[in-house]
Amino acid sequence: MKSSKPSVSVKLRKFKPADLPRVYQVLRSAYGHQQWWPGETPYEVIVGAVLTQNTAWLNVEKALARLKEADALTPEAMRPMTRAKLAALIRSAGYHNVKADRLKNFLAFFYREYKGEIRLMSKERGSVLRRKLLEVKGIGPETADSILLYAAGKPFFVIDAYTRRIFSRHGLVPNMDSYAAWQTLFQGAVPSSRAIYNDFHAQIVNLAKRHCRASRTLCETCPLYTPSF
DNA sequence: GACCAGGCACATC
DNA sequence: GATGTGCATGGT
Repeated sequence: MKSSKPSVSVKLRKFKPADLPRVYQVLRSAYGHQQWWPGETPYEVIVGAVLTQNTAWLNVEKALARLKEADALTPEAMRPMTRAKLAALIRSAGYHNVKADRLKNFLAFFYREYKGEIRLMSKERGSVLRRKLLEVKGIGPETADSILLYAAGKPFFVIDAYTRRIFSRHGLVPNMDSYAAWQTLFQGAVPSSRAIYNDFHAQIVNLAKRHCRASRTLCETCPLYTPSF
């Protein structure tokens, strides 16, 4: 039988939750600290978290660049903008009308609760901030956790499509399990640390982009495959 | 030209 | 509670 895909001669390693700290160490040794999230300010991180919903990061970067060019990448500048103007600037990230509304919804919340100041938002207890973020229309669990971890510095593990893809492939959890189930598993297995959750998630994204795109098979050199693991 | 990408809300059963 | 659908652009 003919196949265009390269054969994989190494064995796929199956992980248990207790392996996760070691998985992080292996990735960190292989690739170094990732210095994440790509964003110059916490507010840029928040905007990026909304714009990347079901969207390739490359297209998000274009939208962020346009916002920056327009000096609109601060809460003060973005808040008075019309929905139409904002949507036009973020067009390249896709779903621009939906995402313009979501950014507006976040801004309304951000000013109502925290006067538009990251410093005040970061003082909020993590569990309380998470509950409040999830009440904002357009902020779901992944976006909320990205904001919590990367903008507010709270130890919440971000479960994204890459995390599910890689670790379900490695037999950790069935891919269809809920977001909460995945997060409970990771947070139970990995010590609660803002710094570790930050870089572990970054390592997962890095790994996925190198090796685990749905349509690619480059797994021979992946550090999570035996015997390199 | 088809398929995919770091979700989410909403309708329906 | 589970499943399906709309939202939209740009790269491969």
